[in-house]
Amino acid sequence: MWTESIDVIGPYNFDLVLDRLSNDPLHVVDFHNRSIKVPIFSGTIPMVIQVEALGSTDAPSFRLSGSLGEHKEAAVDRIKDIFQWNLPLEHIHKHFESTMLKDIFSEHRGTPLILDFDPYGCLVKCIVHQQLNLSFAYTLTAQYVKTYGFEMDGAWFYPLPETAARLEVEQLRELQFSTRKAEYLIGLSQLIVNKELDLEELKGQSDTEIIDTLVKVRGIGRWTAENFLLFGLGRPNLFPVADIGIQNALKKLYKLEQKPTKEEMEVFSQNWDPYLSYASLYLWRSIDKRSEK
DNA sequence: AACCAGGAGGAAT
DNA sequence: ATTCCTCATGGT
Repeated sequence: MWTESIDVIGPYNFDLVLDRLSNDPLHVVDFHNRSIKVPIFSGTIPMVIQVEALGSTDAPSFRLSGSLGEHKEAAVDRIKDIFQWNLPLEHIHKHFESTMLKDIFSEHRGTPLILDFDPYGCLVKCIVHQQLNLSFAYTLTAQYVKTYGFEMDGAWFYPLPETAARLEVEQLRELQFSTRKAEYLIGLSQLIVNKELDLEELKGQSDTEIIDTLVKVRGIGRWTAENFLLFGLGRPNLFPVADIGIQNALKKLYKLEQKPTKEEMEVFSQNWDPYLSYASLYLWRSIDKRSEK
């Protein structure tokens, strides 16, 4: 068992992080201890890191603990990346002070972009989430992970591509997947197992290069590719105009009769560049029922 | 009871 | 190149 303490530049509100992450029933969140168990891979080795908040929004610090001492350094780096501890939010807040998102940003001050714990898992989750309401999507994902994934130290890992690639469509139909979702998920996993798609290799490429590559995969459209860049890789400037949640958030913010067209969305978002991912994130937060008072 | 849901692919225009 | 239709099922 090892531990490590890390100071972070504020503002950074970990309680808001836990609030958002707890929407996913797979996340093991402890509000009382202000902690979460984070399942990650160091290479192919799965491990669970406990992340506990110690400080406040303006003086944040964290304590990490894990069991496999030999992989500590890589694990700490990965956790820093997932929780974006090296990206101070202050200047991003300043950027939005003169925009329509000013109030939303001040209400959710210190909300960082948190990466999904694994890029492949991010894609899987996106495919499951396509066109489903959030609560059912989370239920469906959790069913899938708890049936074909594995548990370690109380945290859940998504099924490996090797596992998913061998599944039959019918096995996923039993979990309430549609036939197409099942085909998308199995097909994507087979591409990865056959090394026709290498998600690690994508990390060195530009947003547009990655989108062009991913959109060729059956079951991955622009929305999924953009969400992969945003939550899988933590890229800062994505604005998924096809996203119903963002459309509804804009409708509410601008008091529109109907959801905005994508042309209107492009106009709205001009001032938010080059931090469109944060605009997206805070817009999502603005309509999260669990955080609406 | 309809209509929508943090879409995508394939067919029909 | 756009527009339309279908997919499965839970939530509201």
